[in-house]
Amino acid sequence: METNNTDKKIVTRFAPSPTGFMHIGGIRTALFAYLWARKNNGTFILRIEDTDKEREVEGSIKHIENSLLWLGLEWDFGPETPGSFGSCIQSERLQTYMEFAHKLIEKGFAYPDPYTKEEVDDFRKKSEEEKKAFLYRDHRPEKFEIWDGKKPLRFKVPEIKRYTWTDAVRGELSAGPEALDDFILIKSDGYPTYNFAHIIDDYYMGVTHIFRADEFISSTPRFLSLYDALGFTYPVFVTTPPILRDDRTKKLGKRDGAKDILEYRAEGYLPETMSNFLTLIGWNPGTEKEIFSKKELIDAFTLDHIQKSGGVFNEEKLDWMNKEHLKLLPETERNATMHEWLCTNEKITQFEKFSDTTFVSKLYPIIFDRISKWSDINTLIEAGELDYFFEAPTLEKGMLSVGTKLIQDETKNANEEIRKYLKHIKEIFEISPDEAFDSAETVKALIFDYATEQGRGNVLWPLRVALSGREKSPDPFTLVSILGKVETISRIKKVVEILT
RNA sequence: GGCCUUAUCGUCUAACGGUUAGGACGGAGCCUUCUCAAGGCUCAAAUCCGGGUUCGAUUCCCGGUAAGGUCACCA
Repeated sequence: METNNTDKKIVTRFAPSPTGFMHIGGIRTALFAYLWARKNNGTFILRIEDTDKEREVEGSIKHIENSLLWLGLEWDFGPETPGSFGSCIQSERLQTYMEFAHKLIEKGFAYPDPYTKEEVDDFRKKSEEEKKAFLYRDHRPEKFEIWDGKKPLRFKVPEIKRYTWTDAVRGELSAGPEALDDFILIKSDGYPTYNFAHIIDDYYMGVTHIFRADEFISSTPRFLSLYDALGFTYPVFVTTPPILRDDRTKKLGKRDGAKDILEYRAEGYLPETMSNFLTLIGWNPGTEKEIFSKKELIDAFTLDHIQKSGGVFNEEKLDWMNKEHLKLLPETERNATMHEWLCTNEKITQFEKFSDTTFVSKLYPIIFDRISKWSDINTLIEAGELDYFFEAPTLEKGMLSVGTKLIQDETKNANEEIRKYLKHIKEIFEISPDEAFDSAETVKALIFDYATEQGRGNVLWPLRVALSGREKSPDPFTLVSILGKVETISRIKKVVEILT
């Protein structure tokens, strides 16, 4: 195998803790890390940071995996696929952390915390009262005890100084010495803290680019001091901008309405839409292209076009984008999915005519034009927008007038006129061959001249209402072509009788 | 409160010292049309404020302001 020293293989990771579902913020960070790895033919690792056993939520790992897989973010190493570096689950790597903990103790960079939790809390309280920032290192013991593994192990910051580092997105960042403190490496339960474990793992796993949200900027000096103590070289930091709540007052979090990414699947958004949309919050291609396949995203993705400032997740634009992706789907796939969704709807499946799949398939184009995500099909059905295809609308005398324009029931004259138009149309239909009802175009050819002659609105509106019973519906030609000759004539006949 | 970060139409964003500040979503209007949907066209809409630097600042610097983040034996 040939390796080029100047081109180190790009390794990125996504490292969630298994404390519940994935929301869009987390997924977006994962997405960027994934795109960068794939763009560079690198490696993408899914690492589970389960060092807080109290917060752990049963089944989260599976849920996280399903979320990533739905979006097509497949990983090279993960919970079920360890690498040469070992497991990707932190609770299975305790040995490694312990090893490094002892190395730090040997070097004099770690010591057991002699205080109880209560004592530390008191220190903290006191600092707060004095309106001073609390720093544990102000209370650092003079002499370090031998660590028995039962007390928390703290990091002794090697050098108190201002740290300056470079972020691939934010450029040069820095923080003063007050950002540095003797943080805990190993908790009293024997598990490492995030601060410690992630650095060891990133080193071990050869992670070259750390993608993470901006909340970690302020703790970066701590990480850097730990890298220094361990003699590790720094990886590239890539800070992703926050996704904000609609009102922009807060970063979007689980408690602020951030949805489980899989809810978007349940609502019938396409995974391509989600990855496209999420990537475009906080990143831009530098061109005016907006609709991207996953592959196109991989090709186009660059670090220098990642946005610094936070953005709001706009569901209206998401809907628009989903529609655009829906349009890119092959018709057969589109229709198959539509049929699946129809089949799970309790109302529409009740109609006897629903069993006629040939008939139902005629509705696909109509439905497709009216939805932006699959669950809109249910909305359509619940609003009664499809009922009249399956059964004749209940039109009775007195019910015929909606607003002022439906079928006038107010004056005898108007009724008479409408009856005349409908009767004429009915007669045309009756003498027309079955083939003439096959398409909207051929239906149009049958009656359009007559409608134009009499005033299109005068003729077509009553016809459409006679067939649909609705103020709003597809055009009458389409309706006729879907309902067919027999049903059409029957519905017209019924209205003609009412008008008599 | 300390520290850190950010700031272009309502929203996502482009413009990396010189543009009538561009695109998209949403909105309004028009066209198509019997209505709706879809489609096409048009319009309205922004550089947080104040100082510098410069021939020239959205862009660089400083100061405000506002917003976000962070100060755990959480990640």
